[in-house]
Amino acid sequence: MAQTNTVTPLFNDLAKIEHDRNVACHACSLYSLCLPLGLDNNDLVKLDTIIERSQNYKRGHTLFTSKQPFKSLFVVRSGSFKTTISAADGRDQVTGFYFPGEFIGLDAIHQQNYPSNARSLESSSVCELPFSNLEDIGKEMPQLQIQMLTRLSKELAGDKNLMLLLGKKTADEKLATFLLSLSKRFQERGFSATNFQLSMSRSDIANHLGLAVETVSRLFSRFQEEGWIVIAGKSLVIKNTAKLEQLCG
Amino acid sequence: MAQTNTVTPLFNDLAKIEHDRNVACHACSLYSLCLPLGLDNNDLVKLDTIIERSQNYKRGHTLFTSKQPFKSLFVVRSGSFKTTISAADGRDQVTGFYFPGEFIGLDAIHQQNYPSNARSLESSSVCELPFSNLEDIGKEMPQLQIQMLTRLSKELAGDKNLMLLLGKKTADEKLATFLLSLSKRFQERGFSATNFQLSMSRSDIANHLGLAVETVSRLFSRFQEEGWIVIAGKSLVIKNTAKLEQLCG
DNA sequence: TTATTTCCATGATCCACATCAATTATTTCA
DNA sequence: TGAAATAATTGATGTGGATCATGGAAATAA
Repeated sequence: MAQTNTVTPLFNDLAKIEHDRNVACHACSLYSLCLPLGLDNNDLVKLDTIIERSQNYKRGHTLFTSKQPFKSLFVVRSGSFKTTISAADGRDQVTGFYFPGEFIGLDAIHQQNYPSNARSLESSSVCELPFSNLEDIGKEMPQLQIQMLTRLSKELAGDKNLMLLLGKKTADEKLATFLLSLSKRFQERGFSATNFQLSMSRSDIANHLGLAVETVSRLFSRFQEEGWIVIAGKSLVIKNTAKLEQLCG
Repeated sequence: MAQTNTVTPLFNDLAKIEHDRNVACHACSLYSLCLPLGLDNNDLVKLDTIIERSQNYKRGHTLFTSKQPFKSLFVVRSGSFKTTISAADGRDQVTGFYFPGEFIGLDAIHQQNYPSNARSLESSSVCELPFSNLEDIGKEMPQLQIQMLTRLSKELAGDKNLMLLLGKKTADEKLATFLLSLSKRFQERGFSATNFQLSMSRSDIANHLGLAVETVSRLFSRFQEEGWIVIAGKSLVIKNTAKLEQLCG
């Protein structure tokens, strides 16, 4: 295995995207997926000045928890994150997984403290947008405001679909829907739609889909037996997209 | 029962709020709950010019369906609405109930067509905000933009809580949470937190909570036996708020 | 390297809630 | 006003996925 570093990796891995800590928005590979899309050059420069680019976080790094005061929005730059909310008795629900170019913290804008928790699933980095600064420059950049509304609206629509999934779908349908959602998002980011790494644990997936870990594990095994996927640890290959689509309901 | 019309009604009923079709925002009883909150007088007048106030719709009126092009946002003026999304196979999920002062259609902003369906649950009316107009005047009214972001963020946070409910809570906890959410929203609107009308059917409630109608029916019966509520048809009295709060988890 | 912990897979059992079925209210509308 | 349609309740039965239990595989630490 002496060539490991030189061969094309078999699986996409978002953590492997290397970002220069100081790369400006206009030079960022995520530009077309990210907030600045559609801003003119002047505005882009202005936006750049308020963005704080993080160092590389390790797996398990906490971006914020529900106790902390709301200060910033975050955009994933590399790696991936999960968000959770907690019930009073400690149970919690994984409310979302976030990939490069996606916003974290949008549900906090209307109040003092973050309502959820966010932590990295692998080696990751973010762009931090202090909200008060964003508000300020937004006043002179209607296009930015529209972008923000669009982002929020998109997440809202996604959450409504998750409600459909949680409320109405069977275990099979849930997993199929989840895998295709990941597939689509990898593809949007220029990666393979069929070969990728699952950065989240089985238990995160189970929790997110309203299932038990054991059920998710059995589903993976069965999907593989049926020849729809090949799963080995965190590496996933989708073999039969059409079948999964049909399963979504 | 000759006095029916003259006695104080036993239960709140949002459809009974009568609104003059032409009442401007600054004179509207919903002012403090609604979008215009925080706008200065100039801006308020400008906002007023783009609002189209609807006639009174009957129960079951369709505001929009998922096939229609996105044109407007709506704010409930009187009565109540439900929104649903449909899976490919026809199953659908009630994604929300909307009361006076609440926005409908926020999940549509990012795309061409509404992703959901909205229909009235009783005699209702709305304020219609054509989105392109809203965008235009928003450019000169940063405060309005902030309000919009706040609204979206609030709905987002609510939906995350619904995900927790759908994914993690038991049937008892689901119903308790739902009833308290209604209670709180009635109270915010100046009505009794303990006596109100359920404008939605048992089957809408069941669907929204990811339960079967029969389960909801049995839960209502049991909650009543336990002395926590009194339920008669659509009329609900909450007798033991503390117990319900404890049940939420 | 080994020890320790966490994660994952798979079988056996169980239960909360769905489904099916029948009856009674309530609403709708001719 | 009464007939038909629809919604709600209640009971009997069934089941999808949870829970419990165990052993093996990876990851992490020492």
